[in-house]
Amino acid sequence: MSDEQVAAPTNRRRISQRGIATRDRILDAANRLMLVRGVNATTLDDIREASQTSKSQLYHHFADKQELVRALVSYRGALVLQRERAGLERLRSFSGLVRWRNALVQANSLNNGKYGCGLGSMTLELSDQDEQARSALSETFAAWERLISDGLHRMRDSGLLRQDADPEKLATGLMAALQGGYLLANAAHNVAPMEVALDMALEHIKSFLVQPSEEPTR
Amino acid sequence: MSDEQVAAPTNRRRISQRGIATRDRILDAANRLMLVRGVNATTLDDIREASQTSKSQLYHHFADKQELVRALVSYRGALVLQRERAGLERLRSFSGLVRWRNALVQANSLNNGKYGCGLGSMTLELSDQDEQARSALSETFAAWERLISDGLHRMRDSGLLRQDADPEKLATGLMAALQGGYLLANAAHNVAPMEVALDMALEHIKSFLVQPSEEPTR
DNA sequence: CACCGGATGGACTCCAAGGTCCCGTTTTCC
DNA sequence: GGAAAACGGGACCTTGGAGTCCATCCGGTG
Repeated sequence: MSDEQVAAPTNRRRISQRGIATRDRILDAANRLMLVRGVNATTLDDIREASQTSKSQLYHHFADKQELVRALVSYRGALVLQRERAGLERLRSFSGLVRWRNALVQANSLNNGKYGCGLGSMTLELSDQDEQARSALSETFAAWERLISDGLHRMRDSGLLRQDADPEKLATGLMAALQGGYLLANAAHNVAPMEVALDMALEHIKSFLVQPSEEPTR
Repeated sequence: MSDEQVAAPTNRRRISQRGIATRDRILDAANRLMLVRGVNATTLDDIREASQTSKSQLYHHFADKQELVRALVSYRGALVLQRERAGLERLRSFSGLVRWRNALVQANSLNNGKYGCGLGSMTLELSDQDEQARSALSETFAAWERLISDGLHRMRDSGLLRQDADPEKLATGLMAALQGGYLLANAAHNVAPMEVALDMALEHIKSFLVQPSEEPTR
């Protein structure tokens, strides 16, 4: 969860550069394939072929498929948080949120809403099947929401947001709108619902902005 | 999609009462099992056992697993729409929306947010794997949103909602909040995020209510 | 009441996919 | 530079689960 490296190897024995590269190729292939086909519908042979490795490599680096999936959960979590950190850690204004929204929408519109969020798509498939994966995903969502709520806290501290705004709840609402938007966009193969959902959440946050016309006494 | 009966049999030959009962038992078992384990992780043997039928029954009523899944999509769609129609077709006030929200939250809190929405959980698993299932799910979501937007239209026509409220967009936003809320609640095994998400959407709708203090000239 | 087609049970086949193993190659460390 | 261990290829094993088949049962109809 909290590793700096994107792909954290199970460090129980020495590992060479080549080994790390192979492990990353496997994870990368699993990442791509499982995003479009789903976890259960992707076979190890698919991954072996796409990653240009062999069966023994898979089992050299991962005990079994479940462990590979768990590693993928960390891998994706790290990727998403890294990307989101870049977009959110300097968030200080409402227009920053709008830019963030636009980037997500644009990325998802490239494939007409298909595939959805890498984390959300795993969640429904894994959460009732692998408790460990579920809790890791849950923590990743929490960390993601924290990136948002931290930004909102900064906005509140600087007087942009009213004092009665609750950054945590706003962040949860925004995340739910994002994930629900991904899901509806995926079902419709069209980004429009995702835009509507995000705009609703942003509008809601906007309603907590201190109006320039208000508080003129300060 | 638009059948009145919950379980619409493939009417290519005559079918007895007993046959219908068996088909329903199969669909009902598939419904329950696939909700908790997911579609791909549920085997036909699981369904056979849970429905107290035999292999020949499954293949007597459904050509293969894919067709069973597609039938399940219709089955669930009909169930959800039937349930939602009961709760939404007389929607005329904001407090009606709150009651609707409370019913959903309470139902989901019974299992601590697990399993999520029957439609949403299938969507991410099937939409990139079975185009026919995807479009059926998409239509079901659209019909569900229409139940909401129809209610909002009634509220707008009766002067409760401002004229600049867009019932379709509000309904989409509410649905996204609901689905995203289900997803986060499922990940967290806790209904709280779902409540926050729904409250955000309701708050947003509330902001379009005609204020009693406003429009006093009418 | 005899017949026929749908309904049913359950053994069986077959294959895809997870997992094992062996042996050769490369890297690392002393 | 040599031993030990990581890395790698791919044939092979095993099993779970989808799908088939056939004998039997039942129930409606002439």
